[in-house]
Amino acid sequence: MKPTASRPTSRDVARAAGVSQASVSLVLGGKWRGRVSARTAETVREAAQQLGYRPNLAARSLRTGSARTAMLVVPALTGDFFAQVHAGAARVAGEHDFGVVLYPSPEGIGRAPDPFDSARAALDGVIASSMAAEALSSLQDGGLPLVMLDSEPSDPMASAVVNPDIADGMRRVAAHLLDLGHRRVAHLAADVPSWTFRLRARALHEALGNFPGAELVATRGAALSVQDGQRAADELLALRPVPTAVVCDDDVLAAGVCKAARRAGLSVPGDLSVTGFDDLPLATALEPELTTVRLPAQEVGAAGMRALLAVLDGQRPATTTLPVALAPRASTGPAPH
Amino acid sequence: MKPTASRPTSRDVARAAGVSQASVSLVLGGKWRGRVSARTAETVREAAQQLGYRPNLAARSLRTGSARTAMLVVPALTGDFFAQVHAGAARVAGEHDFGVVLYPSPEGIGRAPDPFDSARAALDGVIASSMAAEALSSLQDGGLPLVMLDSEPSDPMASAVVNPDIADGMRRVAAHLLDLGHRRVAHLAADVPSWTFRLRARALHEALGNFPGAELVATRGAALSVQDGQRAADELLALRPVPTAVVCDDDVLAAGVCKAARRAGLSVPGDLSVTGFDDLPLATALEPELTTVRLPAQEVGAAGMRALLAVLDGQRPATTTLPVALAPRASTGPAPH
DNA sequence: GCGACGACGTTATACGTAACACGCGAGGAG
DNA sequence: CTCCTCGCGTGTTACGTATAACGTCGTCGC
Repeated sequence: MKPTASRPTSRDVARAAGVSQASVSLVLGGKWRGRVSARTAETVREAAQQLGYRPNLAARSLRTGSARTAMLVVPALTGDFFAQVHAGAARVAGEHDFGVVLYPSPEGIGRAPDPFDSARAALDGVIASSMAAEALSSLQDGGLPLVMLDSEPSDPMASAVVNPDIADGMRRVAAHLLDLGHRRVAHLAADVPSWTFRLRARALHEALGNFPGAELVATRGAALSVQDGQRAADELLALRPVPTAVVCDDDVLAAGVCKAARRAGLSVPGDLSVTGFDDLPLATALEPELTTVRLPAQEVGAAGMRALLAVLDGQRPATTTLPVALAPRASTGPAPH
Repeated sequence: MKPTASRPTSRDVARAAGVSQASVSLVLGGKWRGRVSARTAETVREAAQQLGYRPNLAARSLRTGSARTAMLVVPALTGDFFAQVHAGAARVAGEHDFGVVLYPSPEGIGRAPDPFDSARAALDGVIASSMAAEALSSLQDGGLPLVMLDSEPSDPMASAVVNPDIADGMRRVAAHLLDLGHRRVAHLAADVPSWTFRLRARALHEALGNFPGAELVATRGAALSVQDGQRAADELLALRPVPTAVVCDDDVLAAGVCKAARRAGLSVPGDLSVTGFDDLPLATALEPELTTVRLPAQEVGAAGMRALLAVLDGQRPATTTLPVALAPRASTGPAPH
């Protein structure tokens, strides 16, 4: 048999139900109030069910100009965070008869011919997380609504912005460490040109600067890998006097710091407190478990999808900020001395 | 202005180039040899470039019945593995003017109305990794080609199968431990009803059974999380005499074993050797770094996409098996005594 | 010098759906 | 009795593309 078994069309359903194709479209589209009798509508639905009819999305999309599909652009598939974001977006989308396709941004894939090209025409909008602006430039002329996640609120490209309250998260980290008596703190920053990391750095600087006696003794940048984090941490731990705490932009970097500390003969949290960010599964796999900041990943995705639906509806949604929480665990303790 | 800035159609290009729409379609479709002069073809291409023309995929798909898009169904977005699989698939797809959309399987998302429904009509085929068969059942009547990854080779649903050589990986793990003198080995299995995990168990049993003096002293199952792995490991480490090595179906489970060992006062690898599987980023974040099996994730995705293209081309590709490698690290050492 | 053929284009059509613009009774108002 | 309205459906069209079927020249073989 042929691989493509031809599927029933709305015309087939119409024939089976003894009505016209137009009526089938009205009934199945849910807009039959006052146009088709309840009895007929029921007959149509039964016939459709019987035949296992599914509308041809290409045809619908061609006719309406809308694909009822959003694209979620993420910087990488790795880690649990964007899985959660996608889950949230997919949930809200499902509630509105919308689909979501996932697109890892180009740098994640090897060489990919402009990934938007292949899908742009079939899309209603894009939800993109903080990432290199270059990957988004090809969207500008597409005229597609764009919702940005975890990004500069006043971004001119974005139709809407949804942010977890990054600054507040970093302030909580700082307060937690200050409470424990830490005064000499180092910062291990993610060496990624993204708004969210710039904000993390600024919030930490401010929080420590506003506290009399506290000092940010050093900052190092590192790529988002355990190995790079470890290398940068080696430098931080070589400082004299050694900092009593290292604040990291990400859990992965914190894992690197823990390794470096152990190699340097420092115990965590006895000699050195370490904090992460994002609360990846990694955070509880390490020993000691990482003190970190939990972002509402599901809610970010869901709010992003809601914002996109609002934009498509002609509204102009305000920037949304979602609360975050500190997850205090075993990698932080009282400052030595 | 309206959110939907209307895009140029092939008719617009035709008008701009002073030819008919049909010629535009021929030229841009690359089938103009002997039908259109080189001069005219060039004119058309220039006009298209000028207007920034992109074909409407919905219309093309409606006309041809093919969407040039494959769907990759993965059990979860978490972890680095499926990111690699996707990257490989996307690379091969790009080389053939094909697109790939990613679909996390339903259990990953909350409650999602059959995810295939929303996309089925716009797809040419599906690539699915080992997962609950239930999620795939709705594909059966769709008549779509289905390529399975890391799954039962004789699966009747599958048009083709691509597997990393799981059994060989597990045999290498066993050989590595036997080389180090281990004889009393425990197995921490993933409590997931998937072919790949059944195969891992069987390969381990056989490898140990074939070696005189070696013994598989216990098996426990656990869900794929650090916490569950740790709980199951507690039971394994309570055995007397205690095993000298624990083989895990996954790196995440191995992380749980490491935590349990430390709490039980056992040093890794001094008192206990631990092995993982899959070589997730987690494996090198832990201390000691995990001995594990590296799967050719990129190649699995690429081979899957090639198989799908072959099926669409009318061929019947054979089952593909890809080689794996042992990554010996610090979590394994000579057996005590 | 005539038929045929090849190179170059065009006209016309179909894909499956959504929705506009009608038709057609029946019943109520004037 | 006539006209309007309203409930219930149907005929028809358009979306943008790919391609089969069909001209229309100029050229070449005989």
